[in-house]
Amino acid sequence: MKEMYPKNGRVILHIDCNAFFASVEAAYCPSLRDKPLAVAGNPKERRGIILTCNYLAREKGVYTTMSLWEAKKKCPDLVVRPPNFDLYREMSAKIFDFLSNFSPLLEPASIDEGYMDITDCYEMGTPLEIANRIQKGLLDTYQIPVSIGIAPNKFLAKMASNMRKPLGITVLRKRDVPNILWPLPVQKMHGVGEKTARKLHEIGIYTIGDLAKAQEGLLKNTLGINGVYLRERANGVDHHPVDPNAAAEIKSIGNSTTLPHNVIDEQTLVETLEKLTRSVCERMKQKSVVTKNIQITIRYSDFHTVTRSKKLENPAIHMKDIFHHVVQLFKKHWTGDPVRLLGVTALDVVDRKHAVKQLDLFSYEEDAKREPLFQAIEQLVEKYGDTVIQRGFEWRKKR
DNA sequence: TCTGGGGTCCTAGGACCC
DNA sequence: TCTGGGGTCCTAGGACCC
Repeated sequence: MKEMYPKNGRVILHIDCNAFFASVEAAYCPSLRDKPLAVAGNPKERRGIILTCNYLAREKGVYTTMSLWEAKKKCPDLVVRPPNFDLYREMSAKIFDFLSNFSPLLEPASIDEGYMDITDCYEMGTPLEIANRIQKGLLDTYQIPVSIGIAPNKFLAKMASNMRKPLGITVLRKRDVPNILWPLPVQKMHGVGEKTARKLHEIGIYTIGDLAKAQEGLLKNTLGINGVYLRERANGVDHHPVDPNAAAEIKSIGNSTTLPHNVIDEQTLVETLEKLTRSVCERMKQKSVVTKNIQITIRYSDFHTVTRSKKLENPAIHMKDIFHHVVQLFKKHWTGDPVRLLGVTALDVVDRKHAVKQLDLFSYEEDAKREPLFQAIEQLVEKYGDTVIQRGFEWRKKR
């Protein structure tokens, strides 16, 4: 159906949960609500940094990434909870479920934030009314406070949600950009981190306004193509659509762990890799994906970190196949020096069905005829493992 | 008394092929 | 006594984000 009138722009919301992990803890344990609260790992296992903290703790000077002992010094009555990621993922799913009632154009950006395109939701009210309803609904139903940005694109919506926390709603129009964004230091911009900020400072760019007005060639020389994109955004321009499928297409699944002590014993390291691999495989099964590229991460005691990866001939999902590659990579590349952290990541993951189709064995059959074959293959793969089955098909193909 | 764990995207160099 | 150029794949690392 054709639009009745021309669209003069989009309406994008960015919804950002405030102090998410701490909010979830307090939602399940109301007595925590009026206490300074932080979520942090166990310092004895060298995981003692603040993952997040509520606003009472922030008032005392506690912030994310601060070490726990430092946080306790600033705020002696700080209540500390260990992280419970399963609980956070569960709450996150409920929140996105709730949000999907407002618009199908919903893109989760991380566990605690997402974008929503409500351009065509005018029947539900003005953008401000919709934002208010979302904010109140999430607070009443799940005790999760959120900040919301309302803007004509994703970048401005993200900048807007950041302006009032907690429980803020901020409208940022394109015409507000010179007054509101341009005076801000350039590192406040989403996409400009420490390194980029330093490079920008070197060419005399200190504010978002400086960036917006900078010469394109200069930015290209300093930051490559990314510099050009950043300048566009500094001018309030961002054409990226809200893509509901973006998060559904996972690219990698990994687990890593900092060891309680630096380890030099090979057997201990291999056992750790086995645990990590098992966890990655379980998550792959849950998501029904296979991997075509295995990566390990080794962080040495001096914090020097290396990654080593290997493309696979055949997509893999089974523990024994993947672990084999993990151990090979580790034995080939470990220097023998004490290790602080190990990681295992499945890169280039694709849907299992898709991977089976890639074998391209039945390219002359119709889809409907192929389906039972795919199912049969799935069952065989389940029983015997990917490599064996695929070798079998290659052999058959040759005949 | 140091510095977590989960991701995405981009770049650059070497191998290899034509 | 000279030694191309383009394209693709693989690998490693850097930057950024929450």
